[in-house]
Amino acid sequence: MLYLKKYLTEGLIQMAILLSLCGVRVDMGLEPYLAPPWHDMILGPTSLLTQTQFHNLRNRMEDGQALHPKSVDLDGFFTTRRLLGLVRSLNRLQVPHSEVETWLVQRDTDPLPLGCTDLSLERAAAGGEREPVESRAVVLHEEEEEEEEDHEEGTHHVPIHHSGAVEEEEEEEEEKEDVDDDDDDEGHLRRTEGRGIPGGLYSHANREPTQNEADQTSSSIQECLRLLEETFPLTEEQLHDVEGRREDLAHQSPGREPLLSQINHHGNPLLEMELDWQDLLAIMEPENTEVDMTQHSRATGTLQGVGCEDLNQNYNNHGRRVTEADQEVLLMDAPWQHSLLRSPALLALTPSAELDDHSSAVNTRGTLTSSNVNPSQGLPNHTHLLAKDPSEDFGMGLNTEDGTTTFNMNLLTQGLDDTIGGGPCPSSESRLSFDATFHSRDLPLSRLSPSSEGNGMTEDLLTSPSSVFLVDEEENIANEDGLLSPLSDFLEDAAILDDMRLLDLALEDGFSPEMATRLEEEGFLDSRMAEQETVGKDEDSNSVTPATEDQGQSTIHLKDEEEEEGSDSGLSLDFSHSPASQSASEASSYSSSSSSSCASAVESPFSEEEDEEGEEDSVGSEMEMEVTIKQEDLEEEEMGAVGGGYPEDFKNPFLPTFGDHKLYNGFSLENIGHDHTYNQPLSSDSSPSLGKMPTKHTKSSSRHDNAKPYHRSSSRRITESRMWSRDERRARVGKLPFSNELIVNLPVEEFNDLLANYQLSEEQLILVRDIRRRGKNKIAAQNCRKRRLDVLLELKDNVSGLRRYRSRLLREKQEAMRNLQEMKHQLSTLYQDVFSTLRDNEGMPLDSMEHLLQFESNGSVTIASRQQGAALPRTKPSKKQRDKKK
DNA sequence: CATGGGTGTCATAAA
DNA sequence: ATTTTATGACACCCA
Repeated sequence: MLYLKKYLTEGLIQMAILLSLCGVRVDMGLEPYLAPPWHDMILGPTSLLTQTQFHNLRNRMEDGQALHPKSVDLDGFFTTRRLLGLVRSLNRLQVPHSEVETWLVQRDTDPLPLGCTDLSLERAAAGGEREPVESRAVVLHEEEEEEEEDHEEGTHHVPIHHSGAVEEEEEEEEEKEDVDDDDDDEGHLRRTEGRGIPGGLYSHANREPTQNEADQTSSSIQECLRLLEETFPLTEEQLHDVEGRREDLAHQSPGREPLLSQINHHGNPLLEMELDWQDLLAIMEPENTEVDMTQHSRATGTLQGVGCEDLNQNYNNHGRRVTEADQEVLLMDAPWQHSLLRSPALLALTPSAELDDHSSAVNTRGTLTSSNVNPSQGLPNHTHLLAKDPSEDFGMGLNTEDGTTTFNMNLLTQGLDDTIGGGPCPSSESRLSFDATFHSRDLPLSRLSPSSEGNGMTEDLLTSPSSVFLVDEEENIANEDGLLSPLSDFLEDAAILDDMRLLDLALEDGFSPEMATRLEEEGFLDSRMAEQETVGKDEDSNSVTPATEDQGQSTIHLKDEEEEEGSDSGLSLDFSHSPASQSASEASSYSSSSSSSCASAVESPFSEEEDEEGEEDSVGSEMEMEVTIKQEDLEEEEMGAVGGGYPEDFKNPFLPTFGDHKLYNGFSLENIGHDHTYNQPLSSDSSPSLGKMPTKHTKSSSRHDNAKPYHRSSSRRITESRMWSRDERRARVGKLPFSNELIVNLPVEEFNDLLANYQLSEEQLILVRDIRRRGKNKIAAQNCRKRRLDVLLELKDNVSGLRRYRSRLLREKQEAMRNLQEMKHQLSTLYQDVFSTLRDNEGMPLDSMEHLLQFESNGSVTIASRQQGAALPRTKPSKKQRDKKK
């Protein structure tokens, strides 16, 4: 309940902030909490806040409850979101991208866990939001000024389809991921439910959401048109022109999926898609690279570093998944990929149904001769590409740790060149092109990978990429981004990043061989293995993401921290079993801030660039703050690890005396396992026990284990200096036969056994229990403080992100107002022109100020008096019509 | 000496 | 009923 209160309070605060920020979405940071089934399952709570909650969630989830407990508290946020919709409606028709994302995720998630989603997902998410809006919005614009162009539409469309295809493919390939995906799907569903999104979306899987969105957009557009017409009645010609265009568009893509039909109103979808894609690449990639660069630069220790790490880790995981053979396959596929570059959108974006056609089209182009081209293979290959791209990148990054940045950069740049310039580089082309394609996806991939991981994260990821993408587009392309990239993107990104981090951390912290062995012995291996896999995937994906050296370093630090801290957070009940889970949980809590920062970082580069308001500085500062904090933690932990050997006295006494060495050994082992880095000194002692230990550990033990490592690592300094020294002193005074660590960290049962094995006086028992209580409370306090700090940082990030979003909205609003004014001006001009040709019954010119043109349903036009509103006998309807037609 | 941050501990509530 | 966890509050230490 406490957390709920906390969350609620925080949520209220955010709400207030959001409201103050012109009704931006509130759910941003909270969403991750809402329904992250999969995420929670594996990683643990996104935010540092709730281990307990997390457990609760798990329990409830296990119980089959779809909704996250917090969702109830978050109702207010949903309301806020609706308000957001209103804000969005100001400039553009809005399609709740959350729905789109959900839809996409569902399609994607089933098949694709991590990397597969790629840009397609990203763009799908972004495009999903935009497409419907823009497609119709375009009509409006055409009607009005034809200002906006369809780049985005095509791109978005493509991604959506692509995502679907990819998903299907991946489903075949990866079963495990499917499970995760399923979880993700559930999470999305839950989320959507929580958000109050019509259940039809997920219930009907793919298309309904888009249709709903399209409907919404269309309705909103129609409303806008109506308003415009009311204010400035349109001529029949204009109306016809608009409708005719719509119809034409609808007819042009007859065979397409409904979604496409809705989305794509423009001629050849493929061509458009390509064009759009390229345009997007042209627009996006440079910025992406910049973003990456910025991220990398910042990555040094900052939150970004953390987030990047997560991403990188995700990529790494993918890479791990993808075997070298797969990489080879990728290389083989390179030409095909290259073709992708030429028609990037096709492969990635084309819907599964159309994929074959597209692949054939690609083949026809002749760029591809390889067997990969086969339609049947096309999909799988594509999936490979998706899955493998990251792996490759990852592999590259891994192989050349230092070169990761450059490598990625090169890839990006080359990819851009290839995609844009179309100039292929024969040998390296495949990779480059692939990289380029991948790179174009990089942002999305990073996000996607998490998305694949599951739960709300996917949405966040999707949104985040979209947001980033949108941001770029926005800058480059005036309004197109529009409101679509909402605050939620930022927040979601943060949340996603957090999740990512958690996964990454878990993975990294993860599993040393010792850990694995232990787990196996203990029987936790299965769950952990699954986690590892997921984590590994995450890592791969992360690795795939362009990780600069700085990032790598930061990641390392983070890992260390995570390990150390992971032990702390490892306290988290359920997941504590597996070190990874622990690390993950901790990472989640710990990383939540960092992740948020990362998210902000990811966002920040774009958004910051977009948003001038100097928010960047603030963000950067925040990032740095986080980084520093993390570094400090690491240092502390390391310090503790190095210096913090527990007094051997305690251990030694215990070993001989204690009947079950298991406990001691296991304990030590566990500690070691968790804190690989800093515990080593201890590990040496405990190491021998490794083999012995495992049989007995239960969850509780694991918990304790988790707790211990952290406790040691973080607390060691402190411990030596104070706490332990204090309790140790007490223990010594009380002549306790075993170490404080055992007292504190042993599971209850083992602890009781330990006490039973020794004949302790009443005072000693009290002392032991006090020591245990204090030790646990100390750890709890540490975790609590960390959590609090993370939450604070996250909130800061959210604030900065919301500010950026607000500034963007204001800019968009201004632009929309300008456009509206321009339209009004044009309309008034048109009116003047029309009335200049009109004459009343007496042959006198009509005053446009006094009369209105009324468009009848039958197509006729009448002149009405503005004042009376009564339709005057139209003197020259035919003429008017002619004029209009002209 | 005052101040802020970090830490441990206690008390309490909740799970 | 017991144990564990989370958290606010307090005190202490240190820079």
